[in-house]
Amino acid sequence: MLVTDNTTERLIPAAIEAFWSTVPPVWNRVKGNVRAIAVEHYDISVEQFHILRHIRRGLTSVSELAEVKQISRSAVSQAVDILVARGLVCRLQNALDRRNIPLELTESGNALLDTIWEKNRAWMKSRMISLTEQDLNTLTCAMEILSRTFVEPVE
Amino acid sequence: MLVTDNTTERLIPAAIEAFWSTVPPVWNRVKGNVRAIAVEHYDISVEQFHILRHIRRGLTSVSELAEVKQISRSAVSQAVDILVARGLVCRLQNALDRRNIPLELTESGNALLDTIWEKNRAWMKSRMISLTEQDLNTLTCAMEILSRTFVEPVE
DNA sequence: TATACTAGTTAAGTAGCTAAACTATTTAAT
DNA sequence: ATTAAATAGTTTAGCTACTTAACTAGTATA
Repeated sequence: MLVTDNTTERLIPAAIEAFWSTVPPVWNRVKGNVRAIAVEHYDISVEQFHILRHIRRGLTSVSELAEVKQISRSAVSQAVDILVARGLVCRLQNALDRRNIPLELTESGNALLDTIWEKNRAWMKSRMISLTEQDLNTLTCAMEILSRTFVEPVE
Repeated sequence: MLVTDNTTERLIPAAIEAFWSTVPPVWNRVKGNVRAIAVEHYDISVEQFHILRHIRRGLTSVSELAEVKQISRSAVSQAVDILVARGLVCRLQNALDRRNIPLELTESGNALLDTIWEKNRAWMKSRMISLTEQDLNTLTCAMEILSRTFVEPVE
């Protein structure tokens, strides 16, 4: 016997349906805004922006970046090459495990990321300004549920 | 004076933060599952899967597909070429506006989409099975808020 | 009835992805 | 200790999907 009931059985398909009709277009819109800012004004791609973002968040190895982006290590390695060449990221050394090459944002990388962040947040905020307090709480709460359900490893 | 208050001012940045730390990795995971199913078993890319999905949802023109995916019309046109060549989609005619070329899934396109859908839903369901009734309602509700906020045009 | 606009395609070039083979280092097994 | 296996990252070659620009064809407008 499954650890569930008929109500849950009914609600899961509805939630999956809602997920699929919402997440891809919403994500495409937000990504479109970042692209407009990053590509047009700062000559950096959305993918490069994501790498910068994750490095600042503490994902400082090629493997971690590949894992979270669900792409190959070689793809990340190549993307990092470009960012290093542009002086936005630098490769460090890890004395405890010399196979590992920690990544770090340069001052200019940090500044660029700040600027893009700020503009994107202003855009998102302008769209969210009319949401109610309850809407915002629902959103924040739903994000926690999604992370817990799909990102964290199955125990 | 803005139509907002201090509480909302505080909640919006929190919701944006939650969005950015959640949506990209969650979407990469779900996309990774589709890729595993579609590419490995059916020799079709995630992008092609999306086009099939949208055509079935009723977005039957190149322009509509380009709009929702936020890519160029020529990119969609080329993707459709491949799907037509594989016998998954066919190009029709619109007598009322002969510039428009409505797209339609073939029987085989429908069947392929059904199969991928079913497998992805089973995977999503397996991850969502332990969510509470309230969690599921929060998710469904949040999806509606996101669509309303980011996809629908600003009035 | 010319003009401007819209829908879609084609072509050439680019970015970013993969798989496979590689170097270098660390961990585990015997 | 020594060998084998695993891990971290890179390089290379090739492919897919994207872009812009130029194009055809059809519709709306002045």
